[in-house]
Amino acid sequence: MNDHENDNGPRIRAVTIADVALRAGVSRQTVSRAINGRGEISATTRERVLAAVRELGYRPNSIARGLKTRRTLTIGLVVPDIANPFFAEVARGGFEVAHREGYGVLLCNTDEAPAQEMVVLQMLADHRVDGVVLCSSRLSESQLQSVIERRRPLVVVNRTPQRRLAGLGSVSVADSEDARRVVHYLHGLGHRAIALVGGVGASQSSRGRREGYALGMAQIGQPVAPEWVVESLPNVDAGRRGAAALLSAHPEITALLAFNDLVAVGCVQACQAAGLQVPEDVSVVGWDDILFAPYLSPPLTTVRLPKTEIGARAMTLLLALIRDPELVLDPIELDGELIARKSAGPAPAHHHSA
Amino acid sequence: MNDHENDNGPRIRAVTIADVALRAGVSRQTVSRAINGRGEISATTRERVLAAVRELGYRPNSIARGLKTRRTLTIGLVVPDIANPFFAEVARGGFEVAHREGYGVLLCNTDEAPAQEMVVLQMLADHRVDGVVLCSSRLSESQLQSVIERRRPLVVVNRTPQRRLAGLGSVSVADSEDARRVVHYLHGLGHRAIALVGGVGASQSSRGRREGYALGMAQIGQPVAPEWVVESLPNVDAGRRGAAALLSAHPEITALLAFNDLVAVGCVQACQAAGLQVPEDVSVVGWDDILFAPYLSPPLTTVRLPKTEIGARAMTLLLALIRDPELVLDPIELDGELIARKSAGPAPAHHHSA
DNA sequence: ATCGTTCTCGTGATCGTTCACGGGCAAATT
DNA sequence: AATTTGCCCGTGAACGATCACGAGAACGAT
Repeated sequence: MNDHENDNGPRIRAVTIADVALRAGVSRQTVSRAINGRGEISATTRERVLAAVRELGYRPNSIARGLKTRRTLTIGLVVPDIANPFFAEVARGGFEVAHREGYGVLLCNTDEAPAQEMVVLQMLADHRVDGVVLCSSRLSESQLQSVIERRRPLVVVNRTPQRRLAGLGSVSVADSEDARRVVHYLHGLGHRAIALVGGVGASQSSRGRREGYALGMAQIGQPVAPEWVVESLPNVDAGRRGAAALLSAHPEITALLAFNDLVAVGCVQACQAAGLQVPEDVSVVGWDDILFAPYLSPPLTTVRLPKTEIGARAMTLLLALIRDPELVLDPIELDGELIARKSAGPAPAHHHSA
Repeated sequence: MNDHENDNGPRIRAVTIADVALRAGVSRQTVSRAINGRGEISATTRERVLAAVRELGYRPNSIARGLKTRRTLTIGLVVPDIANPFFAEVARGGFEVAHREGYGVLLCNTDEAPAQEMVVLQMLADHRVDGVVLCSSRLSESQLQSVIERRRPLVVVNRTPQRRLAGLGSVSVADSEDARRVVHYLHGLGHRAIALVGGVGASQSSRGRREGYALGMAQIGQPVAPEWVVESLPNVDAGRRGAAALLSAHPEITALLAFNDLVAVGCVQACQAAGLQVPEDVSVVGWDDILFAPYLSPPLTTVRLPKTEIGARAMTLLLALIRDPELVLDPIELDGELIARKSAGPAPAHHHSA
């Protein structure tokens, strides 16, 4: 009625549950019941309360609510680099599920640094998030263990935990198996000298793909040469440097397996800088199938990962854990799919017979 | 000392400020003073309190703190689509500044939908964020006005507000001027029939670039033909469709100005599908200079926007507004920079004389 | 010896909500 | 008629911190 708009007033006190109670002629608790649907309340008073809520434009103070309920309707999402298209898609999948269920998402970048990762995890704990999705953690086993032992709902992505544990979920991709399949695919194209521009050792995806690569090489009867494997940060520049070193030291190489599509772009660049055509002289296979993979030059042959699904599944698991922290979940492993485009082709003939 | 780990205990009560007070032999308030450095306290007791804090591993409960101080150390960041590399970079710039200052960032996706935008803004208000960075809002003028009138610290990106206002900041790019310059650049390459695959009308960037396009065309003495302008959502598919329609209806076109690099990729595809070479037959210029622009086929000529700087500047403004909500800030406008690569070249000769 | 300052610290109230408990009332039961 | 049952609803006390206020101690000045 007389809600005079005191625009220059020093402090516009927000409307609280007590104001609603006063207006509806009931107690605070009754208002709480009407809002949260917990406890008994008659239909008539509930309607009267909700009318008062509407009239006053009341919105529950989630801070006060959180203090009592110990839940913030907020979850933490930690990624190494949001500018990496892979993680951007994962995040998008996570957002969708979280928002649909009424949760907000605190997103944190670690810049690939374990120390920064610990810092943001502490920040998230301080913010009292209800749970955390931790993507591609670069933490050491013992550090990760200490995080897990905090006993709060946690889902790790691209990092399978040592053992199943209450309150802990995991979503990962079949890194090893996918890598093995790619090796066989290249073998089918006539390649023998297949090198790996892998990721950093701290990344479990990197270790998994390296393992599958080694397995595949063994299966096609190719000696596993450690000098055909280099480590690379997950970006274009590092990929270019890694591939350049590889190609100059080992001209016999006809195919490059890159840790992800960014690294693959670097590999293509290194080839062109060395006067080699892709895929005529050297084949390149990437990982992730980021949005731009089809539009690159040449269009990238790559292992497609279900990026938004990874994020959505992880978030779904986390919400289940928040509802029941004693839940013991099976780890989820998703498959990649080889998308054959133009960056990988038949091995050059003069190498073929080697 | 005797911190027995009660792993199976039903509830591990967190250590509170009262526990610290008890241990240090002081009152709660004194502990508060030691932690926050507010109010007088002797060096010796402060040290004693901090020792107790360390021993107990005490971490202030930010929920309880927020209830009293009305600050959450959380800010909201709203973007149309985090999978768009432009916004991913902007977000990264924002994170860096926010985290450095101890703030968490609630990231929200709107999927380009104004309704969803209102929903997430309400969610952020419910979460009692200290301020909001709103990127490329698709809200109508009146909707945006109602958001601004909530009188909470707000910084809009890519959307200059009607008038300067206390508690309101803005960061944008010189859309119109940049577009005008691109038209002149293409004119210098001999192009006359320059078309625009612009963005959606709800986007102010889109309107600004269209304005600069029209201005530039007028300046080079070219009649501004409305049929040379189409609207496109900011993704590859929409860009392809828009350009295809344009090229089939107006074969005289020799240059396409795309709303952003995603749309530009679509334009290139449409050209190739129509049997036209880029840049020999048709030149394409994009916007943003996303990470992949140099690696596309052909490497994209585009207007580079200072993406992380935009995010960082916006966040810096917001933090200033949070410190002093009565601040009246000058809008910030940043310049783009034309990066000439290979997707734009001289106009074809037979069109040149037209 | 008394007073006033300055420095240090503690007490109670407060933020806005939910939880545990108990009281009242009507209908149904003995 | 007295008692039980089940449904509503309200009262006080958390939750964990900070703020306003005031009290006590130490100190020098008068």
